[in-house]
Amino acid sequence: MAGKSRNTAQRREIERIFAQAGRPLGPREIVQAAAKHPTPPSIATVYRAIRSLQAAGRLAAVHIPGEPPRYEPAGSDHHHQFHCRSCGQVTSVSACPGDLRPLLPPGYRLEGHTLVLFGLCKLCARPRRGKRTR
Amino acid sequence: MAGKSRNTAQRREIERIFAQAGRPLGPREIVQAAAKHPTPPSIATVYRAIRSLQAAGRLAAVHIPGEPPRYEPAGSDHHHQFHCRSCGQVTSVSACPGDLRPLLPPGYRLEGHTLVLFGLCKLCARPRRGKRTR
DNA sequence: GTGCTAATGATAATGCAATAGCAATAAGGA
DNA sequence: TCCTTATTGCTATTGCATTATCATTAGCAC
Repeated sequence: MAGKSRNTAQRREIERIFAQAGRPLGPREIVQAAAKHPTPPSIATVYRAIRSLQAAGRLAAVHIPGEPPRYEPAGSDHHHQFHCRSCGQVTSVSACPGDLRPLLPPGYRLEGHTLVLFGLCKLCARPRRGKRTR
Repeated sequence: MAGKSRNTAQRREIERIFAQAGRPLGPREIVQAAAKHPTPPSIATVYRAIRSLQAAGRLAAVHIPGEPPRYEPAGSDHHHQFHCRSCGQVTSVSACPGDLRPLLPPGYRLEGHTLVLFGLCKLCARPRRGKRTR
């Protein structure tokens, strides 16, 4: 039925970028990061790769309030995100507040949670260096 | 310069619905909730009212991953949201895990956080009653 | 190397939330 | 009550992320 998939340079590069990023990336960021590559993928290819990687369970979506989704490799340990309100970049944070079931009223079933911290990242919090715009 | 605003039935109804809801509502939900009112607001009026209420600091946006924003009255105590993955409804949760600064690497400035719990709400978690679709 | 066809690139099309335009309505001060 | 104009309803339009189209390119099995 479904033909076999092919191992292309573009898809390899996209996977490599996700693997090395250490933080969730959006389609645009992938295109930018791959721009120096000899055969950079187009935005359409990036979307296609993200969709198939996500369907294969190898990529997970990361949602930041008011922004289009970013993606990161699936299967990593439970973690959360920090969103810098100055430069907009998202950073992964490995810590977690722990069991949140006590917060819920009785009768509710808790299956998971999403925590987004926001403020200023390390670079943007430094007063003398000026604001960064990545 | 800006003319004075008028106290219309539609805007009164929209504010009343937000005040009584006890949970964040989206524009569509407002239209539905006001449908029985003698002069129900149109979706355009709801968007306009939300925008002006938000600009006046009387309404705050609530972001649930992957969904358009909902809104709730501003000024209430710090709280979070529970998102039922079965019926989609959002419920406010007054509890909070507390100070999250320890989760961040040094150099970062924490200004706030957003916590969304998800799972099954009280109604949807009841096995015998079947799933709800609100 | 050949041939088949999945994958790509460029871009048009789509979906959807949100906004703008405009004629009609109605708030509220004179 | 009259008049000015903010507000509304209807709907077309915008803005933007994502997807589809299709001609071209290039894996990879043979």
